[in-house]
Amino acid sequence: MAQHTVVVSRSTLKRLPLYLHLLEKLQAEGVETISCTYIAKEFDFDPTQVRKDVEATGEVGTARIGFRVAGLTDKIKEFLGWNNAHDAFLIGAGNMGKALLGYKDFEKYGLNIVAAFDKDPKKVGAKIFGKEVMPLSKMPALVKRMHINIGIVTVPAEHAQAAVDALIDAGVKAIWNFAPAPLKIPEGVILENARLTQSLAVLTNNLTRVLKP
Amino acid sequence: MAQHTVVVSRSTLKRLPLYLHLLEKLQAEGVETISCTYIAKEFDFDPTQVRKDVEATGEVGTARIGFRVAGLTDKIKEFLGWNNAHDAFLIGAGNMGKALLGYKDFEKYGLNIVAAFDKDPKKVGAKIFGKEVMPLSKMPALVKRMHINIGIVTVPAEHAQAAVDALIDAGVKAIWNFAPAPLKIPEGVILENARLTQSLAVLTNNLTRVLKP
DNA sequence: TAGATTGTTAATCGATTAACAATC
DNA sequence: TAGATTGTTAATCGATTAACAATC
Repeated sequence: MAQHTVVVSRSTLKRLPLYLHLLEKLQAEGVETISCTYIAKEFDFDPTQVRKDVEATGEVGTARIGFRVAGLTDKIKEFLGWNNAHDAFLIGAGNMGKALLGYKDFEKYGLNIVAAFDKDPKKVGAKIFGKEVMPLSKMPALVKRMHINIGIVTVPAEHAQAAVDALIDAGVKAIWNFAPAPLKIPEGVILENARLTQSLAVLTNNLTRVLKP
Repeated sequence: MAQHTVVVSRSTLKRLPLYLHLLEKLQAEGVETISCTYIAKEFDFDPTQVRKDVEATGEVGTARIGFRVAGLTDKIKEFLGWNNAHDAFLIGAGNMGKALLGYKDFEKYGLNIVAAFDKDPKKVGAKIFGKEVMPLSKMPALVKRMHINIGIVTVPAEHAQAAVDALIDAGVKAIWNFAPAPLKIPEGVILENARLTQSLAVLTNNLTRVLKP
């Protein structure tokens, strides 16, 4: 099956997991077909927008009927790269790191955190949710040996750049960053930030506007 | 000091914490003034964009010199509502909940998680990072008594809507949602989603495009 | 057939970027 | 004064939304 390689906007990519979640719920309920109109209503989106998002995945619908739930589910998963597992290493076994190591749903999204690394000798050697915490010094060789493509960064802000540099040097192709630090990465490497402070900023700004009108 | 209540785009709101972090670093280094040109270079943004973002906070600069680091820091914090603490309750003392309870930096961003709630009696009674886990049934009365405005939702997807409904019924004005579920909320309540799966979708889609060109 | 929905093209809207006068 | 930077207005770009023919 040929991989669909259309380039779409970040906005579209962020909506697709929402649709996927709805589709999985419907599939569990035995629903077989679904229209973009229905999806749009569920999320309060514009139907045309949903249609364009769906189009990007390569799935083709039927006029008057819509899309097969099973078919669309597969196409979205394939498009997001969630139909085969990606192995990942996690750097920084602090609170956020532990939470991610214990997050079982990642499996469903094709993410498999294989091991954790930390430079604190007190943390090394432990097992967190069955995953070993190893010294950072062992990371580069293991990235190469295991062909790891994804590095998850959950270290404090001041160590984030060093962690990222080490991961990229070792051969990692994509960084999922949780540290609140601006990171420099070379051309060709993917950086995706999952900083909670940005989301919090939107929340608290809106809240102050509501509370003090 | 009058609260600045300009409405700005979500994009601007998400960039402001990045600037703030840089400003705090500069302030620690003793730097007193900063130009938008400099900030833009640091993040690879357009200088005009930075100038517009900064303008939204109400801070006024000086031609040829730029902005005072201290003044701009204050104005960004004020604009984001980070200069006075917001008390929050957390529902769902699972892995993600624990991580948030242990995240010390939130204090710096004006977020104070006061207590956690869970419906699992086995989790109730424990203290996580010094914060008590209480039965969900006690939440509504405490929201009212303590005038809690923010509810953080870290329950599994299937319980998210119920948790949100209960929080809003009790009087919470803003929901910070970590559950991968589509949520319905009434007019006037703020919903901010911090779903990791959306960020992961962007990452894995980009990665598959890089790996299979 | 009638009508709901897809697929697609055009219009709108808002954010980003460019241009430039004012200022220190 | 010269020149870097602010503040602001205009142009561009891209995403969202509207319109509508094709289809089952």
